[in-house]
Amino acid sequence: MSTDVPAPLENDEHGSAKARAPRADAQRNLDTLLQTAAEVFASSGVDAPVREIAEKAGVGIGTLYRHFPNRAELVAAVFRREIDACANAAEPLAAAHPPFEALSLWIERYVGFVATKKGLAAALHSGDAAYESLPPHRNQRLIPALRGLLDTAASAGEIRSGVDAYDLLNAVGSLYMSVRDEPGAESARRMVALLIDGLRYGATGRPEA
Amino acid sequence: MSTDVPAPLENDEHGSAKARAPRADAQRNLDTLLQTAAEVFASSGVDAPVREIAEKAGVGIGTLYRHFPNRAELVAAVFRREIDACANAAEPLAAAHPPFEALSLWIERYVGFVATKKGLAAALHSGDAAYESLPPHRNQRLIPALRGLLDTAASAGEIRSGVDAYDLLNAVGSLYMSVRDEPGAESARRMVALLIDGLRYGATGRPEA
DNA sequence: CTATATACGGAACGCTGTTCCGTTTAGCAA
DNA sequence: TTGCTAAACGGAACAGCGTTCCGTATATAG
Repeated sequence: MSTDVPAPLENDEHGSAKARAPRADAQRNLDTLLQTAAEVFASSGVDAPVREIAEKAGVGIGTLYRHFPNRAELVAAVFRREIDACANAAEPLAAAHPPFEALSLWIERYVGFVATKKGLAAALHSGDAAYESLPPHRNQRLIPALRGLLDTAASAGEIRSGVDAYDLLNAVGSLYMSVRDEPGAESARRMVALLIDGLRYGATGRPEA
Repeated sequence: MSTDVPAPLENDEHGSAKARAPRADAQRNLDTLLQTAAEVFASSGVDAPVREIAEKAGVGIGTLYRHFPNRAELVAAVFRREIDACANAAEPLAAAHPPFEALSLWIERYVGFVATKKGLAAALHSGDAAYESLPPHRNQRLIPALRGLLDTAASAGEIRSGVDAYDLLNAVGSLYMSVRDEPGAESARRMVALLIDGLRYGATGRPEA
């Protein structure tokens, strides 16, 4: 144990901060791990063993643990990434479809995200510190995305105005959260459809004055 | 592996059914296990290791597993027992206190049961077959108990009538379910108090005609 | 091309739930 | 009281988990 550090020169590339450039294979492995983990979680649930993920990603467990300090962090990273992907899907949809259709398609997309996350609710309530950042992150990314779609559709007169994005997001999420069996999923699907139809009730039918 | 059974005489004590009398030590160990498990679950959560329970109960793990085929069955058995204890607490309370006070004390008792069950919600959503019988059992035992207290208090004019026992039970349960930190518990406590006060609003103030 | 910080792989550890089987014992009959 | 036996016990052993550790391999700067 040396008492002094070997003069780390305290800066790097463009002379500002502290981080080195990441090695190319490391970045590639990180991407592969995130993608593989997402697939495994979707098919086997978030309780899938880390060894299975490492194996399917074609890396050793040591590699997995260098990128994520523990399995909870890996799960959280996957969720964050999927939240981002879902949020980012709003803009292209808005550009390619009429307002209500874009809104409808995005909610479908969001349902697709929530429904495949078996064990998400349990994970959130587990008290693990790694999951604490997820609800804020969800709110920060998803609510503005949904609000934009709602506003656009309302301005076009295709849905009523005054619907709160946070409420709608939570409602749809709750309907699908902790759905385990097929009849439950069918019931949830019907309820979400009802919710969306409800948005159209009381719409003006024409662009706002 | 013998092909024929050794003539089990097909009946027992009072000549009716099929079960033998259980050995005394077996019964004693079963009781000890249930009680110890309840204490351990209350202090460490339902994820406590089975070895810890067996050790604190002063038995081997083999003994634990003879009485319960797996840990989920043990957890379910503890919950069933506590549900029964909670239901059975209603009658003595009704006999020893005025109607509204009895109702209030029982709800406090119920809260004490729900609040200490960290991980119960997650367990119920886990999809394990051992837990499937718990919600029906809760409904069958707790709803009549609460309904009796509500009816008595309503008849005495101490609370309004027409409050559904199932609704109230679920409301109180939801408020405390998945409460992990102290501020959450305080908030839940206040909300339950509000609920109980709400029962008194619109009461006649005198026994029904 | 060489040197080295960086990243990799997987054996190994400690902790789970669960199984298995040799040993002990409660309860009955003589 | 003393055997006898089915019933119950105890805990070593196994498989699978998350996580740690460290010798080995390699991407990349100079």
